[in-house]
Amino acid sequence: MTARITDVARAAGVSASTVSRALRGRPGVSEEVRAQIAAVADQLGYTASQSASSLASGRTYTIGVVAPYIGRWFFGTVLDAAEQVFSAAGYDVLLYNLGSPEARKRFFTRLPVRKRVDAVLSLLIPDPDESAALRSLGVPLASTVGGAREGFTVVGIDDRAGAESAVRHLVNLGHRRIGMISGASGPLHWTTPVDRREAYLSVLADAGIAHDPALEADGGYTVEGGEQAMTRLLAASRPPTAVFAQSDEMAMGAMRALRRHRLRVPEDVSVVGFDDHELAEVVGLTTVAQPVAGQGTEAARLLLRQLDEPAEPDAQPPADKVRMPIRLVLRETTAPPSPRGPQ
Amino acid sequence: MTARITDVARAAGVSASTVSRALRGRPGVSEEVRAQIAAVADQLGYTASQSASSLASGRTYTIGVVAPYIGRWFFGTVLDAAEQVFSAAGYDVLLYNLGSPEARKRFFTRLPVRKRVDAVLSLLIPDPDESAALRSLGVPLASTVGGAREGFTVVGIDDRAGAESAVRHLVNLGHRRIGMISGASGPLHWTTPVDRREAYLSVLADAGIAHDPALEADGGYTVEGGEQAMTRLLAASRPPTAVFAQSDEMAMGAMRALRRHRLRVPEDVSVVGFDDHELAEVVGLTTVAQPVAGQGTEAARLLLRQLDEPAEPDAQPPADKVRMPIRLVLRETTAPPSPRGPQ
DNA sequence: CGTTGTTGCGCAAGCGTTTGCGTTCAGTTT
DNA sequence: AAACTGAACGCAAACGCTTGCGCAACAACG
Repeated sequence: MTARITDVARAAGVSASTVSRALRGRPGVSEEVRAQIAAVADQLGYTASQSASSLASGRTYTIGVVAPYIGRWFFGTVLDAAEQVFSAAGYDVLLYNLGSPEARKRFFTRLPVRKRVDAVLSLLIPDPDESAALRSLGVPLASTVGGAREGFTVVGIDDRAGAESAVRHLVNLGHRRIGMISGASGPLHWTTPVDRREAYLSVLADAGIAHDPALEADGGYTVEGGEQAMTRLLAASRPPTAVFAQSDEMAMGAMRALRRHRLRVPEDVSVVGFDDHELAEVVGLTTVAQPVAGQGTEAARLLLRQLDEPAEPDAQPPADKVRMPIRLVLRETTAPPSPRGPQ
Repeated sequence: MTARITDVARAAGVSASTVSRALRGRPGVSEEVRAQIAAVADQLGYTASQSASSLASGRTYTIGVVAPYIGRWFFGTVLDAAEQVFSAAGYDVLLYNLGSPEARKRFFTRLPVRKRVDAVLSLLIPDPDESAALRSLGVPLASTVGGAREGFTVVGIDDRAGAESAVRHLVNLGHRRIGMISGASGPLHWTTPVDRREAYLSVLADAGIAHDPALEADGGYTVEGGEQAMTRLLAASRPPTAVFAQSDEMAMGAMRALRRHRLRVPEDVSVVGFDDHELAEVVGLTTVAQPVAGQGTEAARLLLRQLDEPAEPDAQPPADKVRMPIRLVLRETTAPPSPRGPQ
């Protein structure tokens, strides 16, 4: 019922090959015939069957994107940006949401993208087995979020520098008891929490501040986790006068905990986050801004470039490593410590 | 290089047809042979070529999802939930992010999903032309978010009831000057803003409160829009003592505007939102909760059910219309009006 | 012990494109 | 005028799978 290429060919009085070449802008077709065919094609509402086309050509014009929790702001934003680049370039996006362990396992064992995509963009950190599985697809790979992996083009930020600027800001304000809400319980092979923690420690050391393990708590990168972590920090014998949360979500959870404890921000406790979440401005959160959409855009572009390059089988894939800029955004949740400290 | 079905067949000592039937659980294969084949297949790392398979069978095991702004919490959450249902059922998801008008136009004129998907889930409201285009695909269609459209299974909420409960709550608290931040400038054919406004007007009328046009402002369903709208409302000769924002994002924008104006929530102005955004709890926003992920799940299920049903060509598609429950969630942004009003 | 069913499997014809080659033909070149 | 060019187009063979049909082999029946 829907038109096939032979229908177009017959209607235009040419062969199917010519239609194929004409519609895809391949040489070997005169301009007039090409125009003719184009007219007939869209008058018939013809669209090439993707399956047939990719079966014959090997190209799918589809990109696989794997992500954890696309519902979360960070990933949703990256995905949004990447999709725009892909679709503008004529690629479709196959989405795999690997939030649950089962979904993730299913994906990597069955690898539904095999023979279905021209490239893969990963918004999660594959463990060694997983990344080997992806490499076995034999297509270009890119990844946002840290953790350089062989064979992947990765775009990310300088986590250390970002965390340093945040903690240093608190130090400069005069804080000495600076807590941190981190995310150690996240997926393995994810270097972000580690890098940010190292930066935290190093700034403290530079400032001559002794590290107090009681001032660190795991917030699992969620709002509730952040809230619980802050509650734990407040239970310390000498609670912090400022906290650095490794994500804005955790920072917001922390602010909620502080409100519950009738502590004011920033008068009693300063809070600085990380990410510049879309709602960070709304709650006046001081944070380390990173170009979230920008990373999606950039990663997508790099992937497309690899697809355009004439595949030289010998040449190693580019495997770029791109660092996006970050900057500290000062808002209303940080201030010098109050003379009497948090009560 | 990657194994083909004939490789598996040879290795297992059977024909390709048998492999095909065995791997897809079709009858006509003895249990032992089936097991044999399964073993050989996964030992060879065989995955059927999606293109070849769907070319031959006509089935794609792929669902198209079109959405505006997947970066926004609401859509991201719906998508997340829907994707889980689809992938658990063995379907892949092709994502089309139609935020920009160009992307949208491109999508509907070229219809890249044609012959590529078994069904389409729309998170946006197609205009009549667009929905006709989708119908022309000849596959089951579903849509979340309002606006019943012929041929679509739609799952949504009772916008009127939700808005009524929100406004009535404000009335019951004793408010008489109740503003509304709406989203009239959204896409056409979207009944949500209209329904919610009607509910607003009707509750006011029931309470014997005269409608004051100066208390309505358009916030375009964004944070910044909400902020600007609130600012406009505050500029009225007699500003409201409470506002009903048609979305939590706008409510948060409104709260931001109020803070800027040194007005306290809820002491000076009460605010109630709509959606129960993941961060609504963090900022203590009173709001009308709707099952966002739930709608994605439900819509996905309904779509799958249609795919499972033996296609009776004569039978009209089910075209269900599902209403999900809503409920008012009381938090900390609403209170009785202050005796002296917002000054 | 011939029929009639079942069950398990192979054959081969598609599915709708793409693409290497071959052919035609108008336009150069000797 | 013969030989030689390209350019424009058609032929037909893939691409890797699914599926209707046919054919054994074997069980169950009268």
